[in-house]
Amino acid sequence: MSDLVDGRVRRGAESREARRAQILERALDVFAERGYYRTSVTDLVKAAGVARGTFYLYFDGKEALFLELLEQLLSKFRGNIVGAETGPEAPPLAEQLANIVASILDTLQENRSLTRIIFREAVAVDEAVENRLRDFYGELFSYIAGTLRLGEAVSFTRPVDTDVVATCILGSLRGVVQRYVVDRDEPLDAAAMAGTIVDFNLNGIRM
Amino acid sequence: MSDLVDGRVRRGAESREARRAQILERALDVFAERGYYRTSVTDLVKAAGVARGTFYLYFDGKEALFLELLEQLLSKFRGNIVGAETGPEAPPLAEQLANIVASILDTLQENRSLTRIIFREAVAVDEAVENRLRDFYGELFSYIAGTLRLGEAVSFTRPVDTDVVATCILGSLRGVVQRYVVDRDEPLDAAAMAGTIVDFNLNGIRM
Amino acid sequence: MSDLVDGRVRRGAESREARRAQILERALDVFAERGYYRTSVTDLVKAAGVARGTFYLYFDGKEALFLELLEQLLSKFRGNIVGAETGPEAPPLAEQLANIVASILDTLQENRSLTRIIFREAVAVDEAVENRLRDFYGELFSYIAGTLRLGEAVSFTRPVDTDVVATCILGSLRGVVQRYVVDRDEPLDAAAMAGTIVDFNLNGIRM
Amino acid sequence: MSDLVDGRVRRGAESREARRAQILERALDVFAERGYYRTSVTDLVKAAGVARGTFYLYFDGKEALFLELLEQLLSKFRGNIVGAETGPEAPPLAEQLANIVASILDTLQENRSLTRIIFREAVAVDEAVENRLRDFYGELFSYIAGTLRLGEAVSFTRPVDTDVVATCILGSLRGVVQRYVVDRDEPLDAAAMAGTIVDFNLNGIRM
DNA sequence: AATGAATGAGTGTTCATTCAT
DNA sequence: GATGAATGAACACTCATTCAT
Repeated sequence: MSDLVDGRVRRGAESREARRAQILERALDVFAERGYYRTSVTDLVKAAGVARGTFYLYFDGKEALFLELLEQLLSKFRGNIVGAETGPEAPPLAEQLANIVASILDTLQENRSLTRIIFREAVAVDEAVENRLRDFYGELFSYIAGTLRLGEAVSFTRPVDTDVVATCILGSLRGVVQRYVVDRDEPLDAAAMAGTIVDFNLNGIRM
Repeated sequence: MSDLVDGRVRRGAESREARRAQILERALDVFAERGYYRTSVTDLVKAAGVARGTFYLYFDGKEALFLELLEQLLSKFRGNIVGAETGPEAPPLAEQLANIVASILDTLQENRSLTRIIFREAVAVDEAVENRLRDFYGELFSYIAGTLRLGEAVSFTRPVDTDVVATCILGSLRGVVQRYVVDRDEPLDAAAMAGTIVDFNLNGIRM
Repeated sequence: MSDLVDGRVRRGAESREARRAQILERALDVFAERGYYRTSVTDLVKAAGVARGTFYLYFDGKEALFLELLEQLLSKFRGNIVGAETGPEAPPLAEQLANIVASILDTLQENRSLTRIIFREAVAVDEAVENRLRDFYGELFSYIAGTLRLGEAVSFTRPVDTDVVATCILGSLRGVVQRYVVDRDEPLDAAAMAGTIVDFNLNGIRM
Repeated sequence: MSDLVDGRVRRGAESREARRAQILERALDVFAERGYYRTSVTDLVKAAGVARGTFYLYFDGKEALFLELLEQLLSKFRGNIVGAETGPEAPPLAEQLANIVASILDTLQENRSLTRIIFREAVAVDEAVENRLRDFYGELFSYIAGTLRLGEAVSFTRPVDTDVVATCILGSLRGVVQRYVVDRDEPLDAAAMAGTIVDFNLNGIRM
């Protein structure tokens, strides 16, 4: 606290964007550790090492900052979701799918705090957050359901109740993230795990 | 003052447990509708029709009541989880599994408020709640993983990474509950849906 | 409150009103001394000797309490405004008017704090307060203007620009209140002053 | 960044006084529109087009600036207050008075913003402002009372309670300004209104 | 001289909990 | 046991002022 006066000098050199990023980054850890509701603006400004007023210079408030954190992870997520190639010389579909899933898992474990926040806290925050997440999972669901219908059309998958099965697939992914990214701290072998997940989803467990 | 005595007599006739149950039941709906953090003790006592002080006569506080509600659903859950029969004259395993899943889905949709609370709010409440839920899902996970190992032993299922696959199966169940019980209000055809879920988990989607 | 049968509730309601009145009364002095904007809720609760929360048990907030204080004085004011009698055996009009004015001056000096608040602070508080006061002065203006027209009809007063003259009369009253009630602390001889005021308004200063 | 240098050079050419005047002038409109307490320093610097720090280079703060604005109007006021001539060839006194009043009304409607500030906000600002205004009205009062005594000496006016009557006259003027300058936006016919006011104050309303 | 990011004491308000009745 | 008025620490947020650049 005694270096608060020094702070101005040191901080003067940083850009506005850097400061925003700094507050966001510290907030990320606090939210991940304490949860949205138990995190006060006081916690946030203490963690960021800025005055209360400074916080409001950069964000409209606690909720606005949280929403920004949410959007940040969602867009990182989205970057990983790419369609599989279907050309004649494309790699085997199972391999492609495993790569996509592995890449998603890697993104998430690289952003463990954000992932934790979204899996653990986001649902309960408020309607805005809840709607934003519901929309996101809706997109994901549509992507999976569409892929299922495509697979059926090209006779790669068998006919299934698309809605329920897409829900199961999405759920199995969420389950893996919950267990290996959110609930644990150890790094995961994304490639191996992705292989198992895709294999399970394609072939089930029947001998 | 004489009215007071009457009041006391009337209430004295009610059992302490009945009063507790009444407060719990009303709290259930309020939590399901407004969420844990947005529900105030005022909401709770209004819904229960008791005075603020009375509330604290029966519960240590908002969180303690919530924990009790949580335990209540978890034990209802547990009642549905029964092992499959493996005797020579037992019905086909797929059919048995479908029945178990259908029964779980039915219990959950009969307790939609409780289910919503647990799926939407519980994670964010506090560490006690979080640990309690983690333990519960841990039990569920162990049950599924154990069943998988058993299936493999009797050559019903093929050898898989038990941990990851159990996580996927649990995830697919949670996904279905989230989509069809928590996020929607319509009643679901538990039997049909259970069939699809079991079929998916056993056979995957590959043609 | 249908549970008035409960003695405690009834008594509680009585003390409730007393408590409200206590907070209002203390607030009156604080507002009169410090002004609306320089008075904080902290000042108010300290003066009333209650906890911050208690304040909000009785009032929606600082502004709501202020509006109530305002209404209180306005209705005391209104009680003093009575029409003059015009019957054949009625006392001389000048005497009647002097009595009305004297009575208004007495009411105001008996409620000096309230009067000070309204004359010194109310205009600047906010739009709600400003509108409320404007309406009140509007009523007063209409009363005076109507009386002027009546006086003209019965040939008691000479024809004048009713609007401007009513404005002057109202202004001369406000001026007197400002000088002798708001700006000073000494008690005033309401009867003598009222006589002078009415004489001035009726006859002007011309020899 | 190079524009900054230009800006500084350009501004360097402006005189310190011009800059002060510019800030004052813009502040005038903002205060008139939003009121003293609801006007923030942010509003002031935005309206003036200067940086926050610059504002404090020219004024000790919000209140100091407001006091200066107040002085500005008061001295404009004072310019209009001239004694009536009493020489043998002087125009009729009523005519002279009407001219003075008309001139005051014109000054005020030409400075509506300032007038509004003083009538609507100034009283509530703080003790310094309140005292300043009280002094001003005191001067005005003394001028009127002195004139009354003079009129009495030359047998133009009849003997009255100088204090109370001067208060009434001042009040009737304030009332007119409040109604026709502060509360309304339309231009007023100062000459006609001044005639009515003077006529009322000289002759009252009695037939 | 001019800037504007930073400050933190201050605001009005909420709410889980207590306790005298 | 039952009550609900009272509590006060905590909350999110504001804004006049400062000061390193």
